[in-house]
Amino acid sequence: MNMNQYYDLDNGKNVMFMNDASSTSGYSSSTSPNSTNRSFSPAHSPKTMELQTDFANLNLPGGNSPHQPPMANSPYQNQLLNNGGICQLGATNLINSTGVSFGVANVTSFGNMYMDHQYFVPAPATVPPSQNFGYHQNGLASDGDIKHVPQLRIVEQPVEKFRFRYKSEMHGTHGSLNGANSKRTPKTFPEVTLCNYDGPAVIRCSLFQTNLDSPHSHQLVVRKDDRDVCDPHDLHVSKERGYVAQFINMGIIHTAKKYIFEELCKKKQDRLVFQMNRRELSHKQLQELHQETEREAKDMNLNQVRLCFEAFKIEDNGAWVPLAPPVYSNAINNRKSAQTGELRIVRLSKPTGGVMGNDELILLVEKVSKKNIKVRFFEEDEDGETVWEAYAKFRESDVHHQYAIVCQTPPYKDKDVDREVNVYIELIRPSDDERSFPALPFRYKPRSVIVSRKRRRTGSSANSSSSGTESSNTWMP
Amino acid sequence: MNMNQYYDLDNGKNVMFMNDASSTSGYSSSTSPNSTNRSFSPAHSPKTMELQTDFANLNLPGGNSPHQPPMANSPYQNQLLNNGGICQLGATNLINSTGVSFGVANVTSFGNMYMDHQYFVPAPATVPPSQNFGYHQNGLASDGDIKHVPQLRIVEQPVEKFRFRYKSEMHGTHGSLNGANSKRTPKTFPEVTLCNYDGPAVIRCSLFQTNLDSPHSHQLVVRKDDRDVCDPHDLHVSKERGYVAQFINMGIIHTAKKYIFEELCKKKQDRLVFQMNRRELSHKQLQELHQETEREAKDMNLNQVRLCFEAFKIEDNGAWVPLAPPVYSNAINNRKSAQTGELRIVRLSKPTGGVMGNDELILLVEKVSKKNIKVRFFEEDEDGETVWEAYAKFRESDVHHQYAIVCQTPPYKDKDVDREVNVYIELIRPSDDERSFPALPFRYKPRSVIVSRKRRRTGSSANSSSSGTESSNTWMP
DNA sequence: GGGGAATCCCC
DNA sequence: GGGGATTCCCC
Repeated sequence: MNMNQYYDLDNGKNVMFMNDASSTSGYSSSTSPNSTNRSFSPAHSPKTMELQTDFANLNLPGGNSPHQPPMANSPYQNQLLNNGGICQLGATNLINSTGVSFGVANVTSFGNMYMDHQYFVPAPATVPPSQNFGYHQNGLASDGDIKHVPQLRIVEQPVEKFRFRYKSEMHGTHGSLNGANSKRTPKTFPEVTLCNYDGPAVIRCSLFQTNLDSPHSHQLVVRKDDRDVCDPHDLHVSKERGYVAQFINMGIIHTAKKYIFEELCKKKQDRLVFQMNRRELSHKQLQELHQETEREAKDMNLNQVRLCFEAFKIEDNGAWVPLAPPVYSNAINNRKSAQTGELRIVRLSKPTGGVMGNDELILLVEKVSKKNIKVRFFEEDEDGETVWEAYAKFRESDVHHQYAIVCQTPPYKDKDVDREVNVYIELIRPSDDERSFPALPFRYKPRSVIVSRKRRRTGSSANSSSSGTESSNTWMP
Repeated sequence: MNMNQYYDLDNGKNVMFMNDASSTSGYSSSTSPNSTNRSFSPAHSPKTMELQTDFANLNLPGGNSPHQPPMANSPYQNQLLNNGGICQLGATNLINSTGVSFGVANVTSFGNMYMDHQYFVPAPATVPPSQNFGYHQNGLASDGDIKHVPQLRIVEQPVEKFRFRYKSEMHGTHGSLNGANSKRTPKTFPEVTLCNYDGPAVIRCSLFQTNLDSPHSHQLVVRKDDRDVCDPHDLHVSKERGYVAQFINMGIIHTAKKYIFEELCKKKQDRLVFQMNRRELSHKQLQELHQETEREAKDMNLNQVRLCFEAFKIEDNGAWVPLAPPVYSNAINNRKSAQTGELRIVRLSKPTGGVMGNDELILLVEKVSKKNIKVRFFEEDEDGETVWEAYAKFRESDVHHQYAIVCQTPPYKDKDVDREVNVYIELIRPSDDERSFPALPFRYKPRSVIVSRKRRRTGSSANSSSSGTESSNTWMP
């Protein structure tokens, strides 16, 4: 029996509570003694045991948390409701909403407009309620009949790439999940707005798989009071507070393989219990859940997640009722993985090669997978149109420990050019068609026989001092 | 209470025994219920628990093993005595010993002689006892007085580099610890001979630290009957069997960091108990042992070990009495570590550079540590004498993820040479002065101004078609 | 924020 | 036998 506390952001003070439940998984925050999660608990290494204590301390017993549905086994009873607190900007009034419809083409550009102009307005202003939140549905032609249906819109997507951290890495600070348009200043964060609704509501953010409408085993955490609180994260919105929910200071914890099934099962079960608003699942339901979890866990993409946003109203009896269909963010890719990380050419062994190609070229690159990488040469005209492309030649064994590629340059399309040709080199990862950026410049040099012929004809010297190199001499057709 | 069995190589059959002791560490083979080791046991992850079961099954209860001293807590009561078994060549009769002293200068050459001529002799021959084992002491001048003292000699050193494997890697087969002179055929193995003794004896091999005469926390294992048996390993030798002990099929298990202290403590304690031939250690002794272990564990080199060979005779009362001072093998280095692994240049971005130096050169290399690596250029004369050396210039940040080095070539000593100069490039690891092998050839090219001067003077064309390159032209002093 | 060491997995 | 993925640690 331990005394624990949590910081109640609604009331702005610490709340003490008793806790005698043992945590079962590294991330579990369920404390119900009859939790069905218990049966999945694996043994833990000493280090893991230590760490999970951190999470266990976050547990809140049912009944202590305000505004929660009365479910003893609710997965969310232990979760902090954040509204206007220090760590998370719970509800920023949408000053930008002047009552006129923006009629913007898509969420992203709306997000940009919003941020560009109004993002740092400090305090909630008092906007006439009647003017607020008359949003159109994305300017689609068919939106007439759903014009006044409550709807969630993403106004700021999360960044596309982010390093997922293991639990063991969650000591220090490592930077949080910013918005796609975040800069040093202003920083942005994933952000949604609830449209066409004017009562109090809760906006929830949780981590989902990208291939299924199902939770992801990884954890979306928020650092709060020296603790990492797991998803889902709820923010209160209302007429007074505004209907924008900005999710600040989140991180993504990479669930270790041995816990994937367990964590996924727990999350799926929690959602099911919540949706059905009942205490326990039937044996049959549990069995199906297990089977489904097994299938999903087997080929879940561990290096890609997305955010799921949901909106609920809380009935007088405490029940949470969905207000709008969930919306999903763009994919967030694990920056650390060779399968999803940033592609980058750090250096070329030389900036030029002959038009005949087959020059050996070494590229120093950031981590790549030898089975999933190509080296593309391409030429653009003045308008940026691609007028030529070709791929360098190399085998898997020419990829040196993921960090260097030894390749042969492809021949240029025209072996008889009489001047240097400026082209570019980029990496391509076929699996997701990712490119390195920026493309690096490379110059094709004409054959020396062509250069001297031109010289004889025109009487001019080559316009490049370095034309007609040794190697060019050897590329006689 | 489980039934277990081990294969008794002395009797050539499986022996059943009861086992109700739980194993404490990943490698522990001690089963005594009052073992003091118990207090160090850490919790284990599920995976670890599984694996240690493998080891636990090897436990032999005291009293079941023949030829062992009567110590309930003996660390070696659970160890297989190997003589003439399938996996380990327990005792090869030393046919080569004709009774005359070889008087060889060192153990290694003796080892070579032995192997070259006699290694594959199939069956033990019956050599007149009186003629056997009259070895000299390494041919030292001062060896007269110890000529007939029993002595261990290493006749085949272990290989210098070997990949240490984690316990989790011990499924498949990964090649065993061969002798320094091992080839595809003939393979050799670490091997010692006991000289100046003609009774039955046991030769023991165990893993030691290189900086101290103390055991290493890593495990020297022998695969036997689908199990990895930990060190020490004992082989029986005698007049009939010969006095050569060849340790076949050994591997080195890299103890995970969290078990270093525990494993080291156990090994040290086992040795102490064995040496003192008593059941338990006093409280004071245990305390000292702990402190000493703590000190040793703190800065033990985890990437370097050596073999310790010892010889014992077994008294009629079962006591083991040392016959000769222990001898230690050369260091065995972990091939997988950047600190001790093989240095190798896989490729150069170009084979030539100008005499003025400062040409950018990329080396693709096997794993190096950026804080512990140098690139040495050197020139040898016809006799192989080094006539010039210099180091390439680069910063730590020029080492690309341990696998490539971007450096500037050093200037050649003579900026006015009028012909190409052939030199070599090698990597050097300062910490252990290790070199890459073989050194790669590199050619310095004369400045073009020198070449044309020579041409004018001598009327001859440069003897290299590629002298006077573009870049050479730019190295004007 | 990132590089690399330690550990584990698999071709 | 070896490369690389996974997990962890630390500058």
